[in-house]
Amino acid sequence: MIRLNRLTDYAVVVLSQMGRDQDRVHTTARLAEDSAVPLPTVSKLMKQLARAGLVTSRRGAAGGYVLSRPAAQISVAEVITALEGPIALTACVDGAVDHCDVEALCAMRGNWNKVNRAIETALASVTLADMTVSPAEMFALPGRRPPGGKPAGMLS
Amino acid sequence: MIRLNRLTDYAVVVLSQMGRDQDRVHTTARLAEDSAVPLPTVSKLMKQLARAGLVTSRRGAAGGYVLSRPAAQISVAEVITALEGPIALTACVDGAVDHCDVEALCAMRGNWNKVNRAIETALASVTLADMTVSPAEMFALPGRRPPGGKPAGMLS
DNA sequence: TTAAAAACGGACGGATTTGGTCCGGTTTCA
DNA sequence: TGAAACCGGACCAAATCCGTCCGTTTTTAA
Repeated sequence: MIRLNRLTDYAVVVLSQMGRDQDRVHTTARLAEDSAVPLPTVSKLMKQLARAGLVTSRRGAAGGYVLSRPAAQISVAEVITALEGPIALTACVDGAVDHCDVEALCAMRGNWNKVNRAIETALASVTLADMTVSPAEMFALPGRRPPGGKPAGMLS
Repeated sequence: MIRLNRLTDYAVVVLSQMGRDQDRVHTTARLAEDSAVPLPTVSKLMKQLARAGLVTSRRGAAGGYVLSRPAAQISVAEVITALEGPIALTACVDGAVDHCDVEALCAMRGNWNKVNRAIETALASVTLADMTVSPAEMFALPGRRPPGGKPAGMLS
């Protein structure tokens, strides 16, 4: 099972939620409540997404976050990249984020890159709008999560 | 960065290595030495791959492992599946391995499945033979890893 | 002008996962 | 019969994850 960060999972959920009300300013408090993701976590999430330019922050009272672009123009690939760095199936972990300093020893890498590009293409073709579902479908009990339920999303 | 298990990384390296000598019986000791992956780890790896049927074990003296099929007929997708379970970009973590028991709340899942299938297709089209490189390309110093070097493979 | 609302940034720490080790057992060959 | 090799599972240290908790800054509205 190729794991996605849980944070990334949340991000897709929360962003999709924002996409249902494209132009409104959403506070983290509201987003947290609606998605059942803990507030400080949503906050941390949004900060990262803002830095990546996927959402725009508006500070001060009556502030919050707005999608920088329509949901239909934000791909899942972008969300993943924003939170986890470049999309790549890799186990390269020690330093060397974008460049392998023993690349000569690492001839397999070129082959992986081919695979990675294929995966990126697949992810780039799915937008947040594609992932959006109506609230009625999302939640059995509108406005109230089932007691003891886990945060919404793709979590089982 | 979508992480692959490091074990899976090793597996691709080791299996590719076996592919260069398709019919020989490879001992874990030899594979470990050639790949610079610690022996007990190679051992653990091979056990899992054997269970999945990708390699066949031969016990007893002069035993070892053999590829069950030619390298050109083993896809990277199969290796991943053998070690990490079904290929899926997912954060579903709590129990519920193959079936989400709150699937009704989890409407997004269907959309993810579409993505997952695309990724699986990409991975299924790359075989171990595609990943194989000649030993000369793999190692600058044949038979000897650079001192302090990390295990070979795609590790940086 | 002041108070409240909201984002910002970063440090911290507990729980989980990972991956590496070890060891006694079993099978096969010479 | 002994050595070589796989088998299987318990175990533990290290790394990672993710959620929390500060104090700070910015903006709006009373």
